[in-house]
Amino acid sequence: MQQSCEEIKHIFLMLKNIDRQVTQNFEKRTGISLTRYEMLHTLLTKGQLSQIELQQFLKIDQAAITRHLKILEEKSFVIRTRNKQNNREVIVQITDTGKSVLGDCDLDRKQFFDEMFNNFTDQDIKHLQLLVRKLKDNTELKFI
Amino acid sequence: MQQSCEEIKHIFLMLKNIDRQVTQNFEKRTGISLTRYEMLHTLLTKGQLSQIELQQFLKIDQAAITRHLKILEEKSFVIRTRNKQNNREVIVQITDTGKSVLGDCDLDRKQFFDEMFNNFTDQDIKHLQLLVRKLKDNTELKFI
DNA sequence: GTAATACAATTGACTAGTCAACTATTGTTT
DNA sequence: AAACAATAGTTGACTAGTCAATTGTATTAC
Repeated sequence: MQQSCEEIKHIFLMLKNIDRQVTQNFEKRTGISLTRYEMLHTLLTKGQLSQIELQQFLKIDQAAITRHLKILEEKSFVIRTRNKQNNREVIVQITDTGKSVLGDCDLDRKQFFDEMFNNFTDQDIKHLQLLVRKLKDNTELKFI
Repeated sequence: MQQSCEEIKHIFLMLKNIDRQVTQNFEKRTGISLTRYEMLHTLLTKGQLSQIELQQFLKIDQAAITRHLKILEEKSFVIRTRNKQNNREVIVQITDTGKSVLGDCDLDRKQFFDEMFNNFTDQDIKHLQLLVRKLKDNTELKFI
């Protein structure tokens, strides 16, 4: 590892821009924010969850979770109820409306990501996945 | 390109988290935000620039540029003066204080990025750089 | 069984970005 | 020369995240 520090910084600056672009355009295309999409998707595949559990999957701040859920609840995409066994917890469930919204944006979502990676080979994607995962593991270990 | 869309989405979600972590911890470590560091660094290497030119290098919104410069100016890291040849433009210059701040955080910056990539081979980094650049080019072409 | 502690969620104040509306200056048309 | 358009910067209102303080509930210790 003797790569120049400048180049590494440059990689991060590019990542920053990519993240912004993707986040912004995912919502424009599908009509739902990437984070809220992921919340619904998580609730669909994992079933009902407490907010803490959602937070652990999404890895964003609790406060952000609360606020996103408020929006999703207003649109009737999720239902929130206190856990009778433990009144501290809020149990979050996706509604049928929520499920159909997920289904609706499915095509757009696929197209979006396909276009984004249309000039990538399967090898490229595998590689990228591997490297990004490694980087993610580093950040998680470093910053605790 | 027949990778599952889920995996691609997952790559982006990881990128999101990495970006947040890096941004946050860069500032904790060096005492200056990554974006403002990059502004100073750009001014150091390219010389004095108008805000539009800075915006083109940094690729963030004009409004964000204005606000970051306000902070850097308050700390006397930059000086801003109207261009006499074209009074619409503001010419931004790094000060000696600014330069010394850049120098001061250099070691921290190097350590930070080195730690982040300590288990990456030179090959890995080259690869990552290549793939990220490709992705960046895609976003820039797609979203205009 | 009460006091202290821990936990889940919420709220407020903050940062960094976006877009859109505005101001001031410059350049162009006629 | 006056009107209009384009450009550079600023400001306000918004989004999505952060952290810290608060509230309410459950658990533990004595």
